[in-house]
Amino acid sequence: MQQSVYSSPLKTACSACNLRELCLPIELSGSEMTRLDALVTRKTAYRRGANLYRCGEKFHSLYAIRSGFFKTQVLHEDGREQVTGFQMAGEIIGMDAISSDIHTCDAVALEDSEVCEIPFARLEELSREIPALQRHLHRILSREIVRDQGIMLLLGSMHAEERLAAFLLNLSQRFAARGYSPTAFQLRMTRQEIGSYLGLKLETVSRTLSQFQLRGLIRIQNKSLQFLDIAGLQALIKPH
Amino acid sequence: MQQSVYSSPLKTACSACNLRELCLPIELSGSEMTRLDALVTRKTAYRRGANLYRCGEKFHSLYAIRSGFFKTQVLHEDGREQVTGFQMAGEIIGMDAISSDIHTCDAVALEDSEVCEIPFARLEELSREIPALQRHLHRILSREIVRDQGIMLLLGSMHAEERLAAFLLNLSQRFAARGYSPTAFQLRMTRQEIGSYLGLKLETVSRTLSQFQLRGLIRIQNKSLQFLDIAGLQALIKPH
DNA sequence: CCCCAATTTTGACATATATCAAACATTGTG
DNA sequence: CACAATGTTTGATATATGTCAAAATTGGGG
Repeated sequence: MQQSVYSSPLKTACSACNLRELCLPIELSGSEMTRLDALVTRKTAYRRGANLYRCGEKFHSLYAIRSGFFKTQVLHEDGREQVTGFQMAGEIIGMDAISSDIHTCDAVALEDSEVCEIPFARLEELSREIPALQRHLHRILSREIVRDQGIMLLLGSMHAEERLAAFLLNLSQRFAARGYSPTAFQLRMTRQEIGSYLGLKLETVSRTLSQFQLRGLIRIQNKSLQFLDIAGLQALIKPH
Repeated sequence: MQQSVYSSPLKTACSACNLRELCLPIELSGSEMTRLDALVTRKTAYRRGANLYRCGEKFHSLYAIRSGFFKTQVLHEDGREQVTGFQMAGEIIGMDAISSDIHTCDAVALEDSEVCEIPFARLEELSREIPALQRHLHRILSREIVRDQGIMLLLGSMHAEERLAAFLLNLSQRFAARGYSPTAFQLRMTRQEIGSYLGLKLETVSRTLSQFQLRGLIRIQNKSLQFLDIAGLQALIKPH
């Protein structure tokens, strides 16, 4: 488990960020953007395996992922892990900690990554003064609630095949939204992590992916994934 | 499916509400409380079976449950329902709709209930002026995220027995927090609704509850539930 | 560059939960 | 008050996924 964290002296400018549309500063005027820029204090890099934060730590900041890929997980006392999400560039992470001022999960980089730190107290201050920012913060918090309820639905009422199909299509969409190919990319997580996220054992994940390949829906070799029949995958999710 | 909704002319006063500690106005000064009072416009009653809101409707307000019991659910095209939560007095409902301005689920009264309507645009306004209110709103949104992640954990990694035990203990705690007996109460929902919420079939719910009774953990007759061995139930949740 | 540790795949078998079915209980309503 | 609709329990059986195990593959570090 790497811990190395190195800080970049470069000032992060939201106004110049190519993730601006996905992230926090959406719909702000020029001067409002400048004030947000002043608040996002650091851009920090994390090596693969490094923790962005840990369960139990004091909450200070939200983090906007600038580049890379994270997972969030809850570790049980006995070592079992439950992955609660995979986060990619442009997404905001750490919102679960607002309610208690303590982080309720671990966030771990799945590849070398960079994040912008957003001190939450100052974000609250600024969002009192900039209604568009306030509104956007509320939307982001609510979007997280909607996302979680989607996963509840998946875990509560879908079969292994449907869960995997939904998972792959979700990743595809998110890569597409970031300008990457939606039909071919590298999985950043292990079968075990996928399984934990989807409430399945790693063997079931592996078998189901093999099945998909056999049926000509995808091509998967280890972590490289290619979609061959998106419509076919979508059809799997429809109520059986 | 009842639809009858009758409005009470009585002004709801947050400052006089016995749920104040559980609900929105926590930690406000007297004058701040008065301004919140002015915002919570109506107190409305819903008969059992009535919808507080429906999936697809335009979002205007959050609702604070004054008395009674609700469920939230997503209806699939084919008629399958997935229950996403059970809400009781003092809890705030409707937060999933903030992100898109459209309600993403149905909220249905499971018994005759009363709610306070909180127009969200005005709540945003007021929370820009009252930091304590802003902070509390953020905590409530975040608490919902944490709650959902707890359910993800339950659905993703627990067996039927553990899910039921966790569910019953959660209800017990919430009744206790409202001054009701934590060891004996009426279930407001059907086995089918419990099953939907927990990702189980109603038969499994019924069988597992019968099991619990056989082992002397609870006494259950239809909807009346009595806890006989809370420690025993808690032991069931611990990682096996 | 090679080797060790971690990850993935696949098979055989076990088991928890779903499915189907029937009897029974409860509730609300005319 | 009775009856129809709805909800609950229980049994027999089916099935999806988990468990255990072994071999194959991959990738990072010395």
